[in-house]
Amino acid sequence: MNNEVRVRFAPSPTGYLHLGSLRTALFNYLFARHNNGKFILRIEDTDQSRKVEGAVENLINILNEMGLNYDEGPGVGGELGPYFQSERLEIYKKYCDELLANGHAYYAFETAEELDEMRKVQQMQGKQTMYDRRARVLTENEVKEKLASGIPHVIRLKVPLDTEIRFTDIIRGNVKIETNLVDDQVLLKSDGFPTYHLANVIDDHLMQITHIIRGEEWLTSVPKHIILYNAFGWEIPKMAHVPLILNPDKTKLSKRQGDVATEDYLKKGYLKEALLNFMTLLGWNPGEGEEKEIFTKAELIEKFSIERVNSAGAVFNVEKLNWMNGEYIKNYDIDSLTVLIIPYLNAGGIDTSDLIKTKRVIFAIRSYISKLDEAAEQAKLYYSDVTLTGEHIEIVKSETSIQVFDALAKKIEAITEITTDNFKPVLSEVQKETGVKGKNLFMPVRLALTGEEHGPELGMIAYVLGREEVLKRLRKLL
RNA sequence: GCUCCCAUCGACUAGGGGUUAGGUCAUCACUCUUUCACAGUGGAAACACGGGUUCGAAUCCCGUUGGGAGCGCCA
Repeated sequence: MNNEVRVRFAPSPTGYLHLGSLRTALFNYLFARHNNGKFILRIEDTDQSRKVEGAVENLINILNEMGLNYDEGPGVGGELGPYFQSERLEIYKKYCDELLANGHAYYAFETAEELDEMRKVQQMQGKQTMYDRRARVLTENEVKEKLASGIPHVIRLKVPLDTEIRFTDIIRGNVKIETNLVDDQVLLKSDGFPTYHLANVIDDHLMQITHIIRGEEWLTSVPKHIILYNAFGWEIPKMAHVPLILNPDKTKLSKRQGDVATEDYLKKGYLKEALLNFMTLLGWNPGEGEEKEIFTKAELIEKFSIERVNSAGAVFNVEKLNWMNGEYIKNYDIDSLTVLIIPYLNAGGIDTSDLIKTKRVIFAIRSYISKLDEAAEQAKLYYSDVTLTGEHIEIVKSETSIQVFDALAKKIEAITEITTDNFKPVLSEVQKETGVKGKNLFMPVRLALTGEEHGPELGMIAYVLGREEVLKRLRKLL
């Protein structure tokens, strides 16, 4: 039981689930499931100024929708809660006092303006911008006085000087940094809320997290965390900093260059299975000569290992996602796919009350679309009336075309039902009878049935339209 | 600017001292379909550079260059 793997996804509720966060959550989830461990959701809502209404609910919804269900966290409970950091303020306060008492932290009283000024000077001198630790020299009495007079204050980490911090990251190997370059990070803000660094370390320890799997952007703050673990005398969890997801120009994936919210992709008609599959393969792969690209969730869980996560960032390539999504659509269970597509057809103004027809249409269009939101456009020709323009009218009105339509209509009247493969033989017979062949035969029929020069094969179109509709469209031109 | 991280086709990646450097997306050609797609076949396409170590380096080491991230009382 004590060796149980416990990982967490610890987002701050910004109102949507960023694709980068989705992948971090995904890796945590896969790692937990692979190891029969626990996947915990913790909400990092310590920034009062960035509160967003409904953000937490939205986050939980998306996580559930994506099938990344967690074992402990908001809504499902757990022994080591609460799982909202805003409800754990007392805990942070207590541990911060401990740090103060042991000399690992100290009070500081600078204003935001003073700190800005300090950084400006450092920048000009070509130094790393960081707190100059000036409040360290305050005497006990000076501190007492300032506290008594009610000057706003923060509590900062007292970084041990002139030494270095080394740690091993599962993905990156050994990393080291001199402590003189580590900032005396603010631990407790003047509003009494903890910063990420304090809350994160305390919660990970208290929630018995064994592996911290998070984005690469946290790598440089690991030394601060290690100093904290050491100050508390706690065991340091294993760490894995996963590479970033990049824009095509290799910068960190950002809103400015396209959609970054998971819900946007869902809305556009990417299947969650495809999205999961694709995101997992961004920065990870099963290796060992595996040449498959499509994996079920169960397969991913079985094969996933954090050691095989790449160390370099990965560009988010929508084209490959499109391809993969198309693969999923082509192979999806037709009934399930129908349920998923109907809303998109309705949104495109298509009446789906005839379920039999709807299913036929979906069967016909599934290999033509890579996203669900393309469905209505592809389905249109099976619903709307045919309107011909310009030279199409001439083609349809030509003498041979009329002969073809007439012969074809008669043949169809003689059969009871059009199937996916009895339409072509009928056309062949028409060809024999009328002597019209090639483009002169097929194009008029195509135009008569769809009004378009291009489209699916005629047999499929005729099957989906059905006998009555085909006859109707032919007769209209006679 | 400073610190840290990273480096195989355009993109995602496999490989990890001796390989014709493999696969997928995209791209190109051909085939199929008398349409467009789908599908199939084939092609073009990469080890950033320079030094070492070694009989041998894309692979190990160092450096250079390039890219990224971090440097908040945000997370």
